[in-house]
Amino acid sequence: MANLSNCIAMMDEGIGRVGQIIPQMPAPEARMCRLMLVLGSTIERELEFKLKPHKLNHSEFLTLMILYSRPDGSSSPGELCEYASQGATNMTRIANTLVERGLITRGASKEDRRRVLIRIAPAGRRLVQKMLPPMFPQIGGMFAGFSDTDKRQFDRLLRKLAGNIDQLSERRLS
Amino acid sequence: MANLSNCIAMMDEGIGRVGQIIPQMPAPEARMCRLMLVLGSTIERELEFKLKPHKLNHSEFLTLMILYSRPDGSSSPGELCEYASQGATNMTRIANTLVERGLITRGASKEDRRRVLIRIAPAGRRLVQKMLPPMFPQIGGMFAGFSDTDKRQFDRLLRKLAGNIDQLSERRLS
DNA sequence: ATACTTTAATTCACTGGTGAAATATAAATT
DNA sequence: AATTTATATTTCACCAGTGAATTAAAGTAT
Repeated sequence: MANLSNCIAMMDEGIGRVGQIIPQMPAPEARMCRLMLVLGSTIERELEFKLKPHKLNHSEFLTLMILYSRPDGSSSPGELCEYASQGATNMTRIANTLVERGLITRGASKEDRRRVLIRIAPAGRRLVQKMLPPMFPQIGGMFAGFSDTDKRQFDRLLRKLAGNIDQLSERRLS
Repeated sequence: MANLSNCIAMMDEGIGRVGQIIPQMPAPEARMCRLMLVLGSTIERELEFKLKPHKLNHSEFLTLMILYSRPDGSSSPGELCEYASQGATNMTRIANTLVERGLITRGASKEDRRRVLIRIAPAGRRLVQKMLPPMFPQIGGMFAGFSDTDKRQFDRLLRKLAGNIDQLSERRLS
């Protein structure tokens, strides 16, 4: 697989040529959009690579982290779907595998018996606490050479982008 | 599915709480990292949504765009794998479907008969030219309210991030 | 020239994720 | 109270992507 920089160089050339054929294309925006896509999937691959030794995939890890970060360590499948951006179907399977491994528990809710109560198990907490620290160097390394201003700006612009995308998809639904 | 802003708000809370339990975590970097992941996959979903009416998925579209952007409109499966970040297995299937739809052609290379020459067909060019312009408003809308400086900064920081990630994964291999 | 190694593409079996339908419970309506 | 409607979860059938093995053609070494 080509490294990111080559891949991006080739993308720049490509967008350059397409922009010459179709001049009304917003080339700088298209470039940033592609950069987001390429970087996003690269970071995802990198993360999956770190998770593999623990036999977790991204969505299982994310689900576990959401539960871990909750004050009471619990949630419902529906809520987990929303925040892990997963379909209900997939969440069922994720919960199945995490229950099998003893990382979470799943039981019927008292108030609403349609609901299922998912809770992180002690083994789940231990696993999270064991696997997070070795990730910190990589996460730090990704932003090596970013000044404090760079970090503030980047965070700000990412959130601004998120706001715009929200508006676009809301408009699409209405 | 929750909208991006809610999803991000919940992520911020989560990282905040995890950061209190595990103080050595680089919280601001972790936040940016998660933002990249969430935004990347949201943009991907948005793109797939735009592609659906044309019965193309992201990797098929990307493959077609790479060919379209080439001066000679041609490439090899191996090269397409590199730049579309796909495994060879998957590229075979992508090429199969695009050939079936008459959007590309696939033939044996003269010089090296292990190689296969993939070339965009006239129907492929026409499709690209038809489907790109309707995407421009969305792409522009994503960066609404970005000043010229914002755009320059964002582009710069994304590329800096790409460089760092390249270094990290090269180090990992050596 | 012949055997060994490398490279390119494909096939096959499997995993991860998705949409539509099924099931079960709760809430609302008549 | 019975019926309809809405919500929550699961099951099933399918699509997309991956690793390992396979086939075929070059390149290299003896």
